[in-house]
Amino acid sequence: MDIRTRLISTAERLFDRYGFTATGMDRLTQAAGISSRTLYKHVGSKNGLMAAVLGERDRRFHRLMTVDSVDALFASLETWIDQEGARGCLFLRAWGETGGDVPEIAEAMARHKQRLQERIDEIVVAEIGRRDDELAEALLLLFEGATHAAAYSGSAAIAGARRAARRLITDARA
Amino acid sequence: MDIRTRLISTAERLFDRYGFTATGMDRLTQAAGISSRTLYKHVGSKNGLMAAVLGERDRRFHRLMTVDSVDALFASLETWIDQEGARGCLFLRAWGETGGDVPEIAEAMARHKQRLQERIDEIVVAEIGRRDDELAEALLLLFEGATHAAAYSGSAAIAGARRAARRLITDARA
DNA sequence: GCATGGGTAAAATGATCGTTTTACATTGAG
DNA sequence: CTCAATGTAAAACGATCATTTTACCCATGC
Repeated sequence: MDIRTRLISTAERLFDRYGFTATGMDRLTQAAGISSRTLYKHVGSKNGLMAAVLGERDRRFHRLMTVDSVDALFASLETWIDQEGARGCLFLRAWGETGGDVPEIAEAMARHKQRLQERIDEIVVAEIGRRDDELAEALLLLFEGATHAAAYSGSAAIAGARRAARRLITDARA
Repeated sequence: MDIRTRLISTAERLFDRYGFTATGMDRLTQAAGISSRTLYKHVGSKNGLMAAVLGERDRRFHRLMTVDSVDALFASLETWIDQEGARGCLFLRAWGETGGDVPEIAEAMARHKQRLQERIDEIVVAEIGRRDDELAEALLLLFEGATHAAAYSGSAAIAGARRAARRLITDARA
């Protein structure tokens, strides 16, 4: 496996499991099996590594969320959480741990959320044949809620969000 | 003001603004205007301080959320966020930053979320005159979603959640 | 009038932080 | 053959981490 890929996926796992600030560079280099010199050649700094991790995660996340129905959307979320675990949105966590003060990280968060919003807009059009900003907003909130409630309620949160979403879609169709 | 109260409210502000791990004890003692010796006499350790902060926040939060309608619930959430800012749920953030490995913190998070669930159960009964677990779950998800989406969408997220909640209540009454 | 409890300031603890540096090994291309 | 790139290991950097210790101040109550 490519060294940069290994570094970033290792970092993603450790950041998610232990938190960003609590995960030191020594632990990172040791887990990835690379020297600290190589790490800094590749990502420049810890903030650079965090931003790179978020960038990769965003691509992987949106590849999985490219669907055209709410049922499929929440099914994908369930798959995601089965694979990744549920510790809350990693973008919000990175943003919060850095106090919103690191531009690269704040931008990665904003970009990720904007893309999510756009994806849901598209799903709404596919579902009811027209734009409906109010419905899209509600679905985003249910998605966000499920992501975080899954941390303490498990996958029941996702099933609940899916049911509520379907109900709102049905209402909007009428 | 009582020294312990000042310590805990200062810590809450700094933890929320800069993150738990990123906030050092020096910064804390300096901001609270107390010596480190006194801090440790009062809360024992940094984890103890974090748990104490969450305990106080839980009391304050639930005092504000003691209402009997969804409209009032989301109005209270808006008040809360106006006062406290929107950086995501501080309980989930503390839990995430510590990897879920600190019992006192994991328990504070679980307790807080369980109480929120119970409060929403009560509101559902007040609204439609009977228990409805599915509706209550949906409202919790909207609440959780609004809490986190407010970090990047501001108070529009709360207004949106309130509208969706009202719609679900109307449906459930029929 | 003096002990005691609760506070202060400041230094010391040893560990760990993110980052840079020094010195060396391997390897593929011109 | 050799140069340049890319990697390693390991030490050093100064800063900061959470926590403890030492030494002192000052009030309140017996």
